[in-house]
Amino acid sequence: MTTIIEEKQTRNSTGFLIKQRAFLKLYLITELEKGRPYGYNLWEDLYEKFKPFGYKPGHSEIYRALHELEDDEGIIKREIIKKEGSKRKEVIIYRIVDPDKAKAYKELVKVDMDRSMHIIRKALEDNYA
Amino acid sequence: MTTIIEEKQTRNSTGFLIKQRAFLKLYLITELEKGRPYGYNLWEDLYEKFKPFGYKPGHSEIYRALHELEDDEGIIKREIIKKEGSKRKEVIIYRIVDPDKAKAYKELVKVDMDRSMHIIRKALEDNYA
DNA sequence: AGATGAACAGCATGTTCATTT
DNA sequence: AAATGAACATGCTGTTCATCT
Repeated sequence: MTTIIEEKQTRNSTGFLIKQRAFLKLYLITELEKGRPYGYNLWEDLYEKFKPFGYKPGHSEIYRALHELEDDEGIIKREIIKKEGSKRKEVIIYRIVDPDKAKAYKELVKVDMDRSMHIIRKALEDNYA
Repeated sequence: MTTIIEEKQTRNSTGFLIKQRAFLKLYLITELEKGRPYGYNLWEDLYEKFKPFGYKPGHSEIYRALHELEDDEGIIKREIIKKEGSKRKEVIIYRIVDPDKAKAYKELVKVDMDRSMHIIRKALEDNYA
């Protein structure tokens, strides 16, 4: 009798620039460290913040990032809040439930950020004399 | 009678970081402006150059970039050379056939590079006090 | 319109295979 | 192994649709 095991084929990174998802997660953690905004709010802020730079993230990416921070990383936790003054009665806010993990994640991403910075800077030097 | 027209659905960029392909094309143009290296050679150089940074591009990406520079952009042209001292008798080198287009392309990419730089720099400031 | 989410679709690119010298 | 290329596979993410207030 033969058992066939499907090898789950993961994919490696070549170490180019940081992925958008991780980039956004980083910002989301930092924002959640400050206050208790909800998804749409976080999206608006990031959208406006980077619009002058030419970067306009879609709202879905922010929600996906939030879901991953909760489900995969276990860093944040959702909470349903009845909000006055909001167009919607219920709004989902997140709070950081594992500050250590949050800090560790940020440090992890910092490696990516630094590498990205160095790569871009070098390319600017090398190609635009 | 009804005619159904399939709408070719293109995809926009949200303006996040520069794509690897464009990044490599930029380097390839710059290298070709200097000498006349061939694909494998260009790959080795870029691989070694960025290895200390943690970025290890695959060889296929370099070939794809070269093909696009020829077929899509019309900036370079292939030439088959019989090379001595090489392990292979024939080697494919490229030369820039449209320097103006090359320059224009580099300027185009510069916008992406600058934006990427700003985005990364801002994120470092905002998230690592 | 504000707010959240999921499904769908395109595409960039990592991986592997093929070929020749 | 040096050299080029294409085929195959997958993950990211842009777009759209659905739902609710």
